[in-house]
Amino acid sequence: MESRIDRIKKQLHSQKYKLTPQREATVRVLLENEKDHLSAEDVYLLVKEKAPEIGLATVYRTLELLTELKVVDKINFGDGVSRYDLRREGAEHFHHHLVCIECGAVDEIQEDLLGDVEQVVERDWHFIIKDHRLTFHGICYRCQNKKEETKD
Amino acid sequence: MESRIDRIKKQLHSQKYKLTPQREATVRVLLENEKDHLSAEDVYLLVKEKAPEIGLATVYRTLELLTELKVVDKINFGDGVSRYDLRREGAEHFHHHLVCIECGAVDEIQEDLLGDVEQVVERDWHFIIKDHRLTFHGICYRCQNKKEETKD
DNA sequence: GTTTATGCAAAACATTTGCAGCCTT
DNA sequence: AAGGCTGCAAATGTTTTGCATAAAC
Repeated sequence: MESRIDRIKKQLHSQKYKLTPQREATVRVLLENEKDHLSAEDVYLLVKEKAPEIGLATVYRTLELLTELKVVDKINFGDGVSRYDLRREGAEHFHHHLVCIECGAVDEIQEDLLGDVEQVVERDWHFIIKDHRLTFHGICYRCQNKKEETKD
Repeated sequence: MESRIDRIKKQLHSQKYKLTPQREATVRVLLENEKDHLSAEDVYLLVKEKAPEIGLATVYRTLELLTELKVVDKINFGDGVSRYDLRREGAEHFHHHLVCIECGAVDEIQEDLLGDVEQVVERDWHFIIKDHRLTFHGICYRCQNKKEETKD
């Protein structure tokens, strides 16, 4: 049975890139932390646990490569760092994010909420959409509950 | 009659901030380039034409202040710089952007496209939305026409 | 006069690049 | 031997900070 790593390996090979041990370690970290939104530094520190000799520049180069191959998406929530988010396999569109302004948590919405909106934009603005970024900033349900508790 | 600057001045005063000449020059540059998406450096160079003695740090501090007051929105299109975009007065929500991947042009959509989507998110994800960021990446109508011309 | 804001230079970060050495073929 | 890939260190580019001075209240 073919694993996710195998498929990424094939994707690399099809573009004449190799899945080196460093690249594999980096991809594994991303797979193991699929729910998180790691910065390059975060990835570096986690990869170092498996492959202590790796350099930060290699992690940057790998993340750039994976972005190019659309294995990951590079996102930016407005703090000074880029974050790297694994794309769902076969996902037509990049998923959306809910960023909590109280606690900083980032949740994901996998559903495609923009189907109708994109039709309107393509028709009314004559813009051919290739990708999108949608992030909501607000208060997550956990922080709403925290407030309920302290209210009385 | 009250001008836009006057209203921003009042907003500053209400939070115990002053509208210094440097801040005023910065705000004027933003007003005069409302359609653009200027980086801090861009703003700095334009402000220098009016107030040559201003320092880059002051521009950064002013832009930070205006972001805090929600006079401008700090946005990031994925190149390494933050851009500052004047909020429409009285606009309930931040407007949306169309970024062309061919020529880099950034167009704005003032219409609120997300009304329905936000209702769904608030209901189904129990998330209280305070703000949003929506950017489409694709090909603008100008670049589509350029291609038409070269086609034959 | 005390606070607030400024300009400058230095510092802090995130990211990129140059390059010599290392694998893999 | 040639190519791609790596690690390190240096360079780059953006944004922030410290501090002494200047302006505003």
